[in-house]
Amino acid sequence: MSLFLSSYENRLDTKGRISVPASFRNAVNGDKFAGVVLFRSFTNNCIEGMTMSRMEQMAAATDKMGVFDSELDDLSAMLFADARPLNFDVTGRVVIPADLLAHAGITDTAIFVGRGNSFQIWNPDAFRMAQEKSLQNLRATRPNLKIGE
Amino acid sequence: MSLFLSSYENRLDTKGRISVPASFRNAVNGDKFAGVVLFRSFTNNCIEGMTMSRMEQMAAATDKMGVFDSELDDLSAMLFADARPLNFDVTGRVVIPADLLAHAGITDTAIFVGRGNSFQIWNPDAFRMAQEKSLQNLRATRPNLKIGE
DNA sequence: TTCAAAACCATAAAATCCCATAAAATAATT
DNA sequence: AATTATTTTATGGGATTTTATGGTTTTGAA
Repeated sequence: MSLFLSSYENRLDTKGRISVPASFRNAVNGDKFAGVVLFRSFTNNCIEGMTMSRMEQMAAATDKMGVFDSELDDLSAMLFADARPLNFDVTGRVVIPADLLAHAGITDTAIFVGRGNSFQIWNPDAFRMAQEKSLQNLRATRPNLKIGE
Repeated sequence: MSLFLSSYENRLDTKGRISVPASFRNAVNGDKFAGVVLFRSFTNNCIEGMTMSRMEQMAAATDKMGVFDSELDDLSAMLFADARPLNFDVTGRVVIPADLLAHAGITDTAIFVGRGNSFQIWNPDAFRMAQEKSLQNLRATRPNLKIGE
């Protein structure tokens, strides 16, 4: 599987359809499931996305950690119960369920953000603010990480 | 993979295309992705470049460290969201996205600078100034490091 | 029958491919 | 060594394809 890289801002149409970026569709290409799996992020106000194969990897990983770990129980409850498999239509669009959109504060435009082996979907403005914060965090912990001067 | 060495100054055409130096294309040769991955440098006003394989190494590294490392989270947020995979065309050119060009202050010419396992792309003048400054820093911190004459 | 979801069709803008040429670098020949 | 021939590069522009996005029709479940 190739990586999810870069960021793409796309629009939702009146029916709630949105194009998954061509490059992301390409990263999914060859996967057992011709679509993506989405669920609400528990760390940010955004949507997490990945391939079905990657989802299965996570299932395998949680398995290894034991069945009676209560913390893990919360995690997998959230993860698997919330996960929505969404097929691409012919032109590569999906309809993101309303509760996911609400969680991310997305109305008419959304930005798909590459995360390597997974990706996220954000409200564009919220994403830009979060990125700025990430950069500040990095600079705080690594003061020599500066641009320009 | 062979190393990215030396520097080459090339021009952008009206469509924003620029030839990746033949020697750099050669360094990429054999990689799974026939192109390069570019992103804005955190530390300088320039563009960083590397192979897709190297990018995948970084993805593998972030995987190992677990999903809930916040500092790593910030870093990979910046890295993967900003990374642009760019295919070579038949003659070995790429189109560098406008925001990367803006970050590096590149308009009509750019200089590709070898960095071993990676490379950078600079505005030629900015690069020469940065080089000069590096030299001065070296002289200041290590006065007995004589160059030339 | 109704209404939402899925399949189908259309289009403008953007990205990519393809061909051509001149400059530079390399190899071959005298 | 000097000159010529050949290959490789960098660069330019037109043609083609892909992509994002909108609308319409069909299907199918309730």
